[in-house]
Amino acid sequence: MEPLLVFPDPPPPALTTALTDAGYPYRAVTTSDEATRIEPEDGWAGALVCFDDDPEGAAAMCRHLRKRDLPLEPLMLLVHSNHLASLEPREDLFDDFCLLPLQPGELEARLKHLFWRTGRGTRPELIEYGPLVLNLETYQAAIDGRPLDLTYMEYELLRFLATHPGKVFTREMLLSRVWGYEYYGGARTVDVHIRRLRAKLSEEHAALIQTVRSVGYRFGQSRWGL
Amino acid sequence: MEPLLVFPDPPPPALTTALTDAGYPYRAVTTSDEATRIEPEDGWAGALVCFDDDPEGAAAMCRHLRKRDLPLEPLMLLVHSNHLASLEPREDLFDDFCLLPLQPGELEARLKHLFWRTGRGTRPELIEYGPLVLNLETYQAAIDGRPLDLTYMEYELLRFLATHPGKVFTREMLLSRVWGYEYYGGARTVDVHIRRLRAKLSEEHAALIQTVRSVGYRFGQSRWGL
DNA sequence: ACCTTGATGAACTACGTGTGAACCCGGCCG
DNA sequence: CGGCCGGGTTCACACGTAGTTCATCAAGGT
Repeated sequence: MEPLLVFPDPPPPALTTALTDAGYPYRAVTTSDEATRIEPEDGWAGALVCFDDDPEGAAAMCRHLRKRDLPLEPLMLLVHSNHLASLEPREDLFDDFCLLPLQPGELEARLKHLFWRTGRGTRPELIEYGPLVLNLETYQAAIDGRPLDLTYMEYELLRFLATHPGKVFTREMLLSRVWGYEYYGGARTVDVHIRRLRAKLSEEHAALIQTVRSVGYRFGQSRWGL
Repeated sequence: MEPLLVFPDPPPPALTTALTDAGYPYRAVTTSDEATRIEPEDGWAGALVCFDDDPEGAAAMCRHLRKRDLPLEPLMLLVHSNHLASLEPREDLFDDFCLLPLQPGELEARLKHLFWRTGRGTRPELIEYGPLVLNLETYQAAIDGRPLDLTYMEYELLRFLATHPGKVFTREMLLSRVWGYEYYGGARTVDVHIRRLRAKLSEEHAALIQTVRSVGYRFGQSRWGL
């Protein structure tokens, strides 16, 4: 079995013993660069990220792992219960989490379930919203069946918006979550990409992306129920 | 939001408090027949099944819920760590599990993530006051179900007032708390915004915002108690 | 009846967004 | 090595909308 990626290095002792007990091989890393450098031939089997010691670093690591050509899955977060609240706006960064301190057997059971889930392709490889379809595996988009020729950033932006239909995002949120890093300066960059997206969605569907003045942008209609 | 299906009935006290704290409605059932019988119009939002007291019954319930024309999702298992091993051959019966005893916040976080994963968005954060509904995520407002087209400041002002129903605010308070900075000059600005708000709330609801002469404005009915 | 306070309508101003074009950078190919 | 090209970022400007101010009128209170 390919090893699991573990952050940080060194990992908490409880984690290493849990992993060896369960029989999972792993490699710990300090930075995302290192993760890329020592990546095994056949890729990682998954990742375990400790959120507590260094939330910033952990979040950055998750973003990095998710943003590659082939997003790393599954990604498990380890977190103390008092940090749970800070996960909410980051649902897309992980597949499951496990509370610290570790309970006997829990991590193993979660990993087993996680591998079972991802192995059977339970995760949706398509995002659909009305006439719009995004194929996450092939990085293609289509509207009304007609394929859209999107650039990388356009695709990423559209994907992010389409996975949170109805919700409003400020330019800063979009920059940090789609572009993936903290930003100075060009908030207008978002505008330009939005414009080009609207242009590529045909005239009739340009309204899929609405601007909320003085706030940001919203994809699709709002949800009043559910 | 549709209620969650909970098994068994009565559920453990810790579970009921966790659900009510998190604000999720639920209905507890004893048998799968009962689950079918009292199923809401729009189906269940998901299911929570306690595995411990009656493993056989719990497993049977899960199988039943998964076997319908429209398999119930998401399905969360509640289980003590000493029963973890018995889950292994039943991976397909649940989407996530949560260890007993419950840790503060964990169940809520898991449900949130689960709903996010399975595509039903997390329930939107709403402010409701009588016929008025403000959706904080989408920056939209509605009255009597009819959407209101508010500008940014109008929305902010209404939101501030609606979060403190019954309380009177002077123009200066509103300026400093809604506009957000100390102000010279135009206290009448508030008047204008109030006027436009009243205009956009229909004639019948204009009285939601009352003027308190020589003091300021109040949203909703005054409170004599509390 | 007088004075104070709020409502109204309209003009003025400023800010936010859309848009076109320039710029920058890395990869590709002659 | 150098020019080209595609994609991303930045800039400047125009336009429309939203926010503010002002003058006037109506209403309330004493």
